[in-house]
Amino acid sequence: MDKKEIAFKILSENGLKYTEPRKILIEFLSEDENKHLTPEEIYDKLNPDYPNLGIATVYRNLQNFENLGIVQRLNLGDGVSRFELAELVEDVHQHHHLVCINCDKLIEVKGDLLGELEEKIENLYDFKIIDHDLKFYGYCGECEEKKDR
Amino acid sequence: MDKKEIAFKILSENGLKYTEPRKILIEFLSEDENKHLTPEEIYDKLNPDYPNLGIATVYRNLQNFENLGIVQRLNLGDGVSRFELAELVEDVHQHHHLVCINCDKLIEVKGDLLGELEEKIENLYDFKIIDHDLKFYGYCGECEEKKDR
DNA sequence: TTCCTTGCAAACTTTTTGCAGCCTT
DNA sequence: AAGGCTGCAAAAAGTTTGCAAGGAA
Repeated sequence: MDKKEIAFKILSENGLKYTEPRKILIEFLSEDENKHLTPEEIYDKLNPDYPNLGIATVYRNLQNFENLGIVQRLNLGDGVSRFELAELVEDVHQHHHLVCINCDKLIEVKGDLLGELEEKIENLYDFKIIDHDLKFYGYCGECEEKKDR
Repeated sequence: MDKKEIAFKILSENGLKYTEPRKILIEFLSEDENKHLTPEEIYDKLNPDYPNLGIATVYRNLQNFENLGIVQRLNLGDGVSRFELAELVEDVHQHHHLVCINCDKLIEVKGDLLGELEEKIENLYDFKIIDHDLKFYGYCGECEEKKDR
């Protein structure tokens, strides 16, 4: 069972209907991993093939998907939400992002790097950690090179 | 020299004029640490005392201050920017935030917890890290307690 | 048949911008 | 005096909502 199928299963388990727009969106997101597109970008890319898909439907379903944990919303601080299909398999491995402050490239860091840190913080601050959000800002290899010249 | 004075020094060093709105804003932010207010909240709080301060001026100057490193913009994922006076002293110590997903309380974690992790990532991903953004989401002590009952 | 879902358009919210006049330098 | 800065209002950008028609269960 791949991600797409898991996603549809989650939808039906939660009483959400299997509609054309949802099919299109999940299909698109699963083909399009690591792109971290905004709702508008998703809408624009789908529009040629599905001209009567409305942008409100894109927003509404991304919101639905987020509520169900099917997608993850990224906030890179540029005033827009970006979405990616969430890890839906058993061994959920967290990942983090490197954002290039010169060319805006987005690089993924695989692996949960914060396990022991979270334990420390939970004890120190009396806080039960459920999730985290970690982003590094800096220069990617290419941009760093250009800077030196 | 306290934060406020350092902030004004940075302004003048960068050719920004010493105007009434900037004075009001920096004064307010330095009195109001750890509040993490939105531009609108800042505007509303200042409005009774300074009724002709415009909200555009608040936005413009928060942006200016951010560019100069005087304030830090927080993005908690609720669709608004929040601001706090940055650490302006020599030994800049990073801090991170714990966000309670039940009551929205914001707790600060002092200390830069990511030093060695950053080194690893820089080598592994050929990426020069300049800054990072780390937030933990979970339940604060109070809300965790309430959940059990 | 029921009622969830959609597309469209309008509304809302947050942030940015244009402009004429004012104020710091 | 010069040019940056302000307040106001309008515009822009991103997102949400109301509603009637359509489609899945």
